[in-house]
Amino acid sequence: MKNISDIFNYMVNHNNDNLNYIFHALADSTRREMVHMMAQKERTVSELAEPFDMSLAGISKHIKVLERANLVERSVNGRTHICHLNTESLSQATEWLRFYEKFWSNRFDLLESELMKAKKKEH
Amino acid sequence: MKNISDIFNYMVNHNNDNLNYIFHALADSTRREMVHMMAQKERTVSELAEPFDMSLAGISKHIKVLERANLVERSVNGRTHICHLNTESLSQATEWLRFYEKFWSNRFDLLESELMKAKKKEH
DNA sequence: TTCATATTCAACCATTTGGTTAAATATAAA
DNA sequence: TTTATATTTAACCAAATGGTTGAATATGAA
Repeated sequence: MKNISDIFNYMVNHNNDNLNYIFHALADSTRREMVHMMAQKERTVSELAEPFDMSLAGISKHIKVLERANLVERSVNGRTHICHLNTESLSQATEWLRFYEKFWSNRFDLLESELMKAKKKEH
Repeated sequence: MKNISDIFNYMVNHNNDNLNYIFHALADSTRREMVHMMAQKERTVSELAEPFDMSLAGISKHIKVLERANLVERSVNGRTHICHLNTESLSQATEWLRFYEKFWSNRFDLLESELMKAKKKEH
């Protein structure tokens, strides 16, 4: 890490990896369901496992994927681990999506106003 | 497809698959960059390929992933294919994220107001 | 018709993913 | 100490992913 441009590159790449992890984590119904559960209240690993027909080892892996994406944080309390959402990562993904949504709808607005102009000229 | 509950299941699963595809499509930097390019204007396949050090066959596959997610539509014009964004799918993902963001921040509001109440009682 | 351009398809390959089972770890309860 | 509970780790496996190359397809230009 030598100069400002290295730092910039680090930031961009870091952000990119983050988005890769976040979107990847959310691309799975089981994990989205887990997010849904944690949105209501924090959950232990076994609570998270309960609705699914899956081994605890499998569940453990899913949680790890959510953690890698920074979507979930864990506090160890004795032998039980308590998982809770970290919405900062959710916002990061929303920001990305919202940006392109807006970008695109602006294009439509532009198109519409161009059509209006064209229509006016006709008369 | 026999009754209303079948239809409902179809809708939920369809929606679920959709989200799987959308989030999966966005979990890749190359594809996100392509979305970025198409947000500015529609692009041919070779235009989309230009910034990347990747075979056209590879690019073609990436576009297919975006199409499966309904993020991109293609109109064939002679021998060139023109790709443009379909923001409906982007919105679908944003909606999902926004919902859980909101859900969570509401929890914080609730917590805050409970703390307020508690504080009031102290006096 | 022949040649060039734009794109996809098919076959292949290494890596990642999403799951399993069996064993290990750490803590709590008897 | 022994036993039960909560969870992870390791090793494994089939399927999916992200890429390649080489051949096929379809259209446009000469």
